[in-house]
Amino acid sequence: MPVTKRRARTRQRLLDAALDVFAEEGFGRSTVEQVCERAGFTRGAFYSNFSSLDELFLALWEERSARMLDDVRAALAGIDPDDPEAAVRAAIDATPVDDAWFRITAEFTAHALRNPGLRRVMAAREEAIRDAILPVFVAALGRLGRRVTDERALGDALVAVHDGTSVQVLLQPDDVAVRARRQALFMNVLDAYSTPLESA
Amino acid sequence: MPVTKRRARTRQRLLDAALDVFAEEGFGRSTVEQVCERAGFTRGAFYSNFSSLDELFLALWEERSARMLDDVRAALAGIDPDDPEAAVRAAIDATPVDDAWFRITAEFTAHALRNPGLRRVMAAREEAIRDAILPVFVAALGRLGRRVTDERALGDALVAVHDGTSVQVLLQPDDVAVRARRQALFMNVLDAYSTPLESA
DNA sequence: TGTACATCAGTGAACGCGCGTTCACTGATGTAC
DNA sequence: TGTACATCAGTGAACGCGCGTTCACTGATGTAC
Repeated sequence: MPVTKRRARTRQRLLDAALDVFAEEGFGRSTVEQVCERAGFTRGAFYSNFSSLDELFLALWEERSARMLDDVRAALAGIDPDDPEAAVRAAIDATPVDDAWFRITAEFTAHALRNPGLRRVMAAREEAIRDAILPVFVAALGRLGRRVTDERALGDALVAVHDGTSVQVLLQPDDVAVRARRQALFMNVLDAYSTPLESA
Repeated sequence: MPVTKRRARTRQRLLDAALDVFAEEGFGRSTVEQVCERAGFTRGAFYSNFSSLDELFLALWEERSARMLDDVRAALAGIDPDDPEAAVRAAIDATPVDDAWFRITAEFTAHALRNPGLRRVMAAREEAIRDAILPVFVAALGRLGRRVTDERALGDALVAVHDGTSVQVLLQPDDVAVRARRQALFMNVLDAYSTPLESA
């Protein structure tokens, strides 16, 4: 989409700088000036590439959430199918709890809830994440001799548990018990949304 | 704490105005000027009561989250103990999913994750919420003939599920299936963290 | 209850800065021959 | 491969506004007698 190589590099540097600035200052408190300074450009360069901070924020969120989705897919693809219990554990760990990204997502969520267009974008992305995660867990449970009763419900539940427990982990980053309870909750949910297969 | 009646009223009007402005614009994008205009004061009045928007934000969050906690306590206290299943359902509904408040909390969370002092304040409040909710569920489950195995874990799980599913409900406000899955997830969690009592 | 006075609380004007936004420009990149 | 030219992309200065912050002030509130 960008016309020249140079343009693509500039755009990317602005996006990378924005991630840092937004994470540190918060999106609302960030200025065009701060992003440009961090990226090493003048403000004119910004307006040559984006029409507003809002537009950049959306571009940033789309880029990073797509990348995160790819990371999860890759991590899940590399999981050993012969050890289903370890597989489930690895799958749960595949979505890392990233401080900076969490802060940005929290603000983007608040922002999206004020704007119908953004809300649809965000809902679609959540759906994509769910669809990427689900097959892995369904397969792993299958190898454990369990069948998922309601895939949609399990998908929503896993995403909700992930989001909800992330805050707890980040609020008490040094408390290993919090992380352990998070793991246990995931396991409980997987159990609740599946039943043992009839054996022949 | 405020010296005069007048002062208390002014303070309160500023807090109420801030809730509206923050919900509409986002905390980061809000200005002292906007809050004062909404409250019907000049900016001088603001600086006579708060030293910064950050200070007001903390005061606002503490006030509203304490009030919400009281509401939940009151709602839970009014629940009919003779119908445990309905009681659980009512308890789940007692924490309403409030659009404006959710947005503000999301931003406050992001903000708190950048500031150790705020982080401790927020962690303490989360703990208070958990401690308020827990006994109700423990009692209701008891009347259903079930014993909670790990109260702390159940408390964290309920809060996480509430937080995580709130986003889903708000992103798809008209989808009744989302709400239904939320209810079901709560039920599943209550089930997973309790066991039937030995009958005599 | 009424009056006089002291203190308190909000007013509104003033100052200045930071930043958004624009635009004529120059230097970089790409293309045609 | 080299050169000439056209277009593209980022520069940097300029403008102006909105807002944070301060402060001398006045009107409101509370208190003492």
